Amino acid sequence: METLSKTFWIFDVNQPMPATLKDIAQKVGKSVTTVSRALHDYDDVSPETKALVRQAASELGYIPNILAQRLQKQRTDTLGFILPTFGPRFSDPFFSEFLAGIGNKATELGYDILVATRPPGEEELQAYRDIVQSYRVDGFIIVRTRRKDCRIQYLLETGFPFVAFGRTENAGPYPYVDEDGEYGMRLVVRHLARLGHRRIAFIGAPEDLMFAHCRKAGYLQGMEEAGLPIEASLITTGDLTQRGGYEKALQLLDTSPPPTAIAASNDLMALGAINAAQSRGLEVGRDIAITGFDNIPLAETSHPPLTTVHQPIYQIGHMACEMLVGIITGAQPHPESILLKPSLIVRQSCGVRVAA
Amino acid sequence: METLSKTFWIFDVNQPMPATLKDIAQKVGKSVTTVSRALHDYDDVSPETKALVRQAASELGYIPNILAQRLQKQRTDTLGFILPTFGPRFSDPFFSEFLAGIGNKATELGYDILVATRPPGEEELQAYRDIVQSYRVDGFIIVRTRRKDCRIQYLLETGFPFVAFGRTENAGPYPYVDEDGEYGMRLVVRHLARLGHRRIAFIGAPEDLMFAHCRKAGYLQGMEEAGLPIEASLITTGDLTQRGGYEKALQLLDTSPPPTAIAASNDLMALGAINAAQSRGLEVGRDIAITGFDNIPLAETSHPPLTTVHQPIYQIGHMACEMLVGIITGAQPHPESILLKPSLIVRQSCGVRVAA
DNA sequence: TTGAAAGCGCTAACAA
DNA sequence: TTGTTAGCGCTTTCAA
Repeated sequence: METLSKTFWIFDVNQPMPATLKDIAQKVGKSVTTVSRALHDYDDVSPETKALVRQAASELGYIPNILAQRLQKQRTDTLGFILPTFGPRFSDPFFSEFLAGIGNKATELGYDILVATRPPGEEELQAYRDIVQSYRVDGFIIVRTRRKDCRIQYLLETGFPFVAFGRTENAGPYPYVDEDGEYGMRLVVRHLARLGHRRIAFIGAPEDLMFAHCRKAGYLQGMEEAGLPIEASLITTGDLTQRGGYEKALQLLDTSPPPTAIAASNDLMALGAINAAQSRGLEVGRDIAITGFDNIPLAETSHPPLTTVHQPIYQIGHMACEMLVGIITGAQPHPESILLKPSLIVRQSCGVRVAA
Repeated sequence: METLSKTFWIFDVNQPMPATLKDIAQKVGKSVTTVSRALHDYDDVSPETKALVRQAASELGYIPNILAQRLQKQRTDTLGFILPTFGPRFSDPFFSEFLAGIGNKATELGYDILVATRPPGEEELQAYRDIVQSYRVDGFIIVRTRRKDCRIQYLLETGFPFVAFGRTENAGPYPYVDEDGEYGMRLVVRHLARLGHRRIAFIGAPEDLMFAHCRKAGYLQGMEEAGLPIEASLITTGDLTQRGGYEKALQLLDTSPPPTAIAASNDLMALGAINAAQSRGLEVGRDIAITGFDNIPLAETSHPPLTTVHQPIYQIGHMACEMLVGIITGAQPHPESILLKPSLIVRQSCGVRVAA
């Protein structure tokens, strides 16, 4: 611990008030109203007055007081984003990119992003309620939708604007952006089947998560399409972390006969599975095929590089943000929901054709 | 693309106004002032009135209008956090955890977090200026400090409250939380040297980043302490990504004789270096030692698990947030800056004693 | 083309 | 113990 003298830095918590409309009005000898309209470039202000006002405004370094504007307009120009987290030691490569996506678009459109983190559940829902009721944001972006999603239900009931990244099962239609995970996983299985794999294992995720459910459905469908039998012992559920993937993969490798391929529900688990296989002395891509889902940056540089399904997180954030702002402003009150078709990224971890 | 009928969901963008103080006042036949004071539990309101008011408030489902409170108080109850990002495809495992740290503490203290992302540079600084001048936050949390940090300089000049995660070189004292990276990297080098390594390579990071500078200084010091020669060919600079670590490690492995150990400036690069070594057929922990820095969750489950230096990101976020709120509220206008002593986490990637 | 006045919802100094 | 008045800074009728 280092100690600094207590008198070095001084924060003027009560800083000198900046110029207000009133100040400008005084300076140019006009009314506050006129100044306001001049600054907003209303038609009914004479060019001379406008010039005068603008001049004075810039001289005084005028910046509108957002707080006052917001009160007047009863808008916050802020979008809410509550991150579902599980415990403090959480780290999700997905979120930073998504946040950048919504954040950059929001900035472009003149919105701020209010971020909070909550463990899924009652506490989380309460946060939504609090924020809605105290008028702190104009709308929400929802992520990690659940099959029964109380957040969506609540917002729908309340009539509060939101856009979700992901679909759900228990609610009426609502605006969302999503990627077709079922389709994506079918692509994976089809690819593996074509390479000659017959014992394709699956590491899923908790199925209350909508995307996990979809991906699993895709696995089952893919197996059926390929005419492969579905074996309960080859289907497991992980917790989306690398560690979880590692553990589940070890389990799978212990079945006999072991699978020749493992399709994981996300990249992190796939990375864990790769480690597990390697720790058993297997060469991934030759002795066993392993695939992921998401195409996180790590997937590209893993050893071997991971075959996976691409999910354009950043762009999805962009779209969701744009849709939400459209709803809020009324410019696009009923945007069409978007379902993206994913594409397979083939790298080395799935190997090539397997000996028959 | 999926199309939904345009008439399903209805967002009441203009929702019915909720109860205000005025409504309560009317209902109980008191003045707005009295109601306000009753709700704030002032001493000078009779118990009967208080009870009456509270009753009415809950019946009406009263929720104070934050916007009005903020205007009146000229406080936003919001903390700003601008994440320096480099390009859209960015993913920082550090960031989500840090955000959870500040976010949870902020919630506890009744603050919101305003998040934005900007590429370091002029645009970023402008974002700070805008936010400060339009009174959108009460203070900032700064991360990824630079040796010459214009953000800190600006905020210091302006007298605007902030707390930084990290030190800097070009400014007077200011409140920060930091980890002693120099010390941490010395621990790493010392450990490697004790294991018998003499050719210890270093993958640094751009040295305008303060933490990168410190860690490199630690490397140099550590080498000196161990009586090892410093060779320019063994010192490289990566970009903090896994890919960067991968590429730099390949370079290092091409020197002759190659290093027997690689100390990376962060875990992501170390992970990349591990992959690089593996792609050359080396067994990490036996044929070569590789170490990281940060102890991100991935470090624990990599293959082999990564020897690294622990950095308690979540707690640092907590502390920074707490300090900042102390400054803003004036409860703790001059908190002591905190410099944490890191500890080495020895796992398998550094191996054990090397043959002499 | 301009200004006076009202109001967004809340808090606080002052008076009664 | 309570109410009156003023004001935070801005936008927006409405009238001149």
